Amino acid sequence: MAAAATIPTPPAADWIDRAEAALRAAGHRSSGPRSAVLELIGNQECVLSAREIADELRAGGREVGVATVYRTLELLESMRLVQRLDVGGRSARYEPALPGGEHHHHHLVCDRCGRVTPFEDPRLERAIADLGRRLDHSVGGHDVILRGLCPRCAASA
Amino acid sequence: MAAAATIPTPPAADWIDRAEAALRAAGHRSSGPRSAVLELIGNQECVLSAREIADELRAGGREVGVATVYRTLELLESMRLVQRLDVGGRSARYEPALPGGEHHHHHLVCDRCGRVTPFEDPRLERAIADLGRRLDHSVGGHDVILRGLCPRCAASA
DNA sequence: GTCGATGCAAAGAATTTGCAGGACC
DNA sequence: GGTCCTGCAAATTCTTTGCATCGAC
Repeated sequence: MAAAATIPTPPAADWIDRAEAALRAAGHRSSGPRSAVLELIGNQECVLSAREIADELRAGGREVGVATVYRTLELLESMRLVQRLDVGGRSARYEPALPGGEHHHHHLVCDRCGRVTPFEDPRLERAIADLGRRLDHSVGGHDVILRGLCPRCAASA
Repeated sequence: MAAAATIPTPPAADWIDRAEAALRAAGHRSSGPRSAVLELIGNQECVLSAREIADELRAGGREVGVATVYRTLELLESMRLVQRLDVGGRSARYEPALPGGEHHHHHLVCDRCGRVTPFEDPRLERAIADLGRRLDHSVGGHDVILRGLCPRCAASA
């Protein structure tokens, strides 16, 4: 069943190409460090913090300054190419996003191990869309975070 | 109409009493600074950050060290007497919560002015409850954040 | 050649922690 | 009187910013 299923599928594999194209179209230049960040973000499945991105790049031999990581994330977020997510830790997390809302999803956060798992549910989306129409507040986007125990932690609890 | 309405009602006025009682029952002591924090949290309508709490207390002539504010919030959160909320700013916000889930609600965040407005919607709650049952992940709580423009900012945009 | 992008290091902001003294029970 | 609580200040962590340099177009 598709409804309410957790999503094993990684983000669109062409996110990287689309992001690079969007950046170029907006007049931004291409560069080694920026491409490295884009590739890392596009190829990973779960949300990453700026620190994790910098660490993974260094581990992969493509060290990029933290300032550049932050500036790249800020740029990508302003172009809605990444979605920022605050799940409660000390740092913000980012994940690839597509402007049209494709692959839109939400997150399950494990209170025990911190693992973040994406899921999607059409009914929830419908409820939120309807709700938005009834509120005296224009709604442009939304985040839903469910907290609990992931299967692994629930088993060992 | 009650559904999907923003909530003008302040949190239960007896939250303060309940919180003080819960703390005492758990073996914690009462003190001036702690009571000042409890009173401020219980009497305000919107979510507050640790910094805002410290500032308001100082303005009210009841200065409390920031460390104490943080320690009190940590304690209250661990006892589920306050709910922590990350709306995207640099700091976490807190609001009174009742263990039984009474006055449970969610938030609208204005992308322009940052104003946070609570709302509640039974249908959304139902969709989330059903969803929780279908997921391979135990769900203990949830946050929903809708982003957009508040009426005031929408009017002046 | 121009102007955007990068890296380093310093600045800032939020939160945590060590410690000595004071208050509650 | 013991133990919890508090405040201060130092330490940490996350993020932003100034500035000189480098590189893409």
